[in-house]
Amino acid sequence: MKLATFNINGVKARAETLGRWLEQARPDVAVLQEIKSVDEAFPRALIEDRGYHLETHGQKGFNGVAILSTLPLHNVTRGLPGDETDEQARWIEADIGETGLRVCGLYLPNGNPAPGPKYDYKLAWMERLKARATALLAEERPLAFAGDYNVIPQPMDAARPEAWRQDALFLPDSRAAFRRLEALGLYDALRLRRPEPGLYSFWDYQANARGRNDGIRIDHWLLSPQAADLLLDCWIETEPRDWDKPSDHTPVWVDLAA
DNA sequence: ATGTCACTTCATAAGTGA
Repeated sequence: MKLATFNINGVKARAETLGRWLEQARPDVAVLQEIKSVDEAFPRALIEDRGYHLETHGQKGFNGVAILSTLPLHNVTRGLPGDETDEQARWIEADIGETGLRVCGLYLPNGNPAPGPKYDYKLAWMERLKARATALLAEERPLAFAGDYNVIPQPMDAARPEAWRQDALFLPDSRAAFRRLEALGLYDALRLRRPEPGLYSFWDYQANARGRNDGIRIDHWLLSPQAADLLLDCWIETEPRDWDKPSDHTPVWVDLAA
């Protein structure tokens, strides 16, 4: 079963790209971030006409996540627990058919500028993510936490790490919080299969970053031990970043024996 | 420092967020 995470940077602006990608790549499951749409305005037919079940969690203008699957989606949860006052749409969970796998789709706060209230929100959100992961891990089942983490885990995950030293995506506190997720027993799926440097999932629209391969790896799959045992492969699909009207991110895939 | 893109608004240019 092949699953992808894709920050599409606007589901309405990306309709043609997304339709093409679904037809060519045919993921069994995909989590989307930055849909930038309320649920009522989501182009559902774009997904459903291609044979997918769809659950969305959007808001007006920015943020917003979704999950689509060829198998039915059960027990859907919207919003990251831990703060009832948080109105930002960044989290959705669902069980995938009868596979036993639960997928959590996330769009972690960017956090810039740092320091400041946006960075405080990022770190608090990561603490809530850790709490949610801890609760789910107690179930000792296959879990996949996938999405745009807005964290560069290691210097090798950036073409120019020195350019990110002061950025919320690479500050020590951000990386430490990511490391604490791994310390719970979660596995960075890409690094289980691809140890080499130079693997990126995001290239800025500006300054020809894609052409210069000035990228960073910020879209990740974190797997519970039970899911890591099912991992066949993990890779980054770079081609969609070079299509017309691309997102600034590109899909990251896992293949699970589920 | 700049660049680029999507989306929003007491809209048609300027802001926010990334």
